[in-house]
Amino acid sequence: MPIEKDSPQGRRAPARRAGDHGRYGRLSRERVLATALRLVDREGLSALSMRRTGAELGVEAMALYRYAAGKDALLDGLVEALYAELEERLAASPESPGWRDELHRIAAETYAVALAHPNVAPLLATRMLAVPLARRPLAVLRDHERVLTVLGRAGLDEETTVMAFRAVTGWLLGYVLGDLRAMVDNPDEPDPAFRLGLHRMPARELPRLRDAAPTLARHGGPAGLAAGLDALLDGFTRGAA
Amino acid sequence: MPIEKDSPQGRRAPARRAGDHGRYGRLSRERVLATALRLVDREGLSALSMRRTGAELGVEAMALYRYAAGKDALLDGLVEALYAELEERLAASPESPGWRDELHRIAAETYAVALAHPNVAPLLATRMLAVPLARRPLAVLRDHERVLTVLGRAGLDEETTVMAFRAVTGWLLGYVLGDLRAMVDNPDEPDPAFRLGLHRMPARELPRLRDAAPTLARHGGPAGLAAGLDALLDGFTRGAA
DNA sequence: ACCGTACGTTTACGACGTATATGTACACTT
DNA sequence: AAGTGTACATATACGTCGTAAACGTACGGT
Repeated sequence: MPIEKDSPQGRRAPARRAGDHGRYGRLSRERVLATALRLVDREGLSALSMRRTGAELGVEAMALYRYAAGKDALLDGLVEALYAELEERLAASPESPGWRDELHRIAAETYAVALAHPNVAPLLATRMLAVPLARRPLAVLRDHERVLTVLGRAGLDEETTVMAFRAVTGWLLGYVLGDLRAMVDNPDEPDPAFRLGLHRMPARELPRLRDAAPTLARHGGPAGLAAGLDALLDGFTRGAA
Repeated sequence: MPIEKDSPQGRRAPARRAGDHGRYGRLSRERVLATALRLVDREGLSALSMRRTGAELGVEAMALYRYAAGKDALLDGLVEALYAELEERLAASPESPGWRDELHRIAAETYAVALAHPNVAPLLATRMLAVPLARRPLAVLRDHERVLTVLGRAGLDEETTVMAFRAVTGWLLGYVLGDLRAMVDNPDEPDPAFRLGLHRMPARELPRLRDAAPTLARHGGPAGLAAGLDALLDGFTRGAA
């Protein structure tokens, strides 16, 4: 905070005062969430604070409390924003006729959204799953509804459908989280062993891992996601059919 | 902090002073991690701070920095502790002869460890996966080595093995994170609809989810984990065999 | 008897989340 | 046109956090 603190003789040209609702227009939940999302995308989760988000908006931290009940709610809002983006994407391309293709479409778009906001993805594990089902943001519930509905087209009984639902969402989350961050230590090093930081690894005791590391360090990408998804779906539909 | 702050006339019976290495014996990395783990198990991740962990040990916060480079390192240490526990458990029961059974054993023990420390589990997503492969704690690398080795017994080629490795670990993580926390809103309410908080849900727009919610709110448990695992393994081995 | 070093404390700083109180401008009434 | 309620943002303050830097004390080796 500089010196011009709104001194009594004050009102230097653009010095905001109480009630002056910001020079950048009014706040809104959307503006707050979008700003927080940009901040996290740019500088990571640990850079997100009420104070910094407020500063980004040209506003004091306490002003945000009208649009998010607290920091936890702000984090939940980021999850919400991600699912809103997913819904947009899904609405942009046509629904596939086959249930299996449709699940692949959903998975691929989810992967794409997470890839676009890698710093936010961990919140899916820490925040979204920690909230009881019925309290999750509407966009999340609509996603669940969509997956359940598509799975219903496969003609499974209720019990198996729920199993498959859990399997698909669990797989999706696990894969996305694992695949998102490069497992690479130093991206600029040309020698693969050094690039992966393998010289730090007691390779003698971990021969299998040493051999697999280069392959492992490559992203599985959407292809790996789809392969696992197919494996899962095969497993559940064969048991039922 | 009470009044007795080591006043000059001081040395009331057990008043610790600089250099008095604590009344509870020396510190060690194991003691620090174990204390932090207990604290998190008892009061949750957000209760973990250097200061509180220190207090729990009868020591100032700064004393911990000799055993963990900072709070981040402390969190990583918790992951390490979890995998150490997993290794103990795996060593306690005999290895299965069949590769498939052995994978089930690993999965089940991993699930059990996570269940024993539900508050720590999110760290597997946020901390462990964020660290480049080669920098992960040794216990984690040994776990990866073990899974890769067991998968090798299935006779898959290198590419497929890595795929399957990713699938298994992803599935494990996703399932554990999703299944750990009850999806229940208010556990004491007898009416299922209220217990699940379904009255908060716009049920009209989410009919499929409303029907599935009771089943969904029940834990899948180890059985669900195993079912998905088998489905995955079937998918990968059939493609190769 | 001396000293280096391992171990823990003290002090301090800036950032954080948020409870509480306060101020201002605009939409309404009348 | 004057008055008023309320929506919106600020101001101030408190306790907690992570951690850098400097300091003290005890102990093993000489």
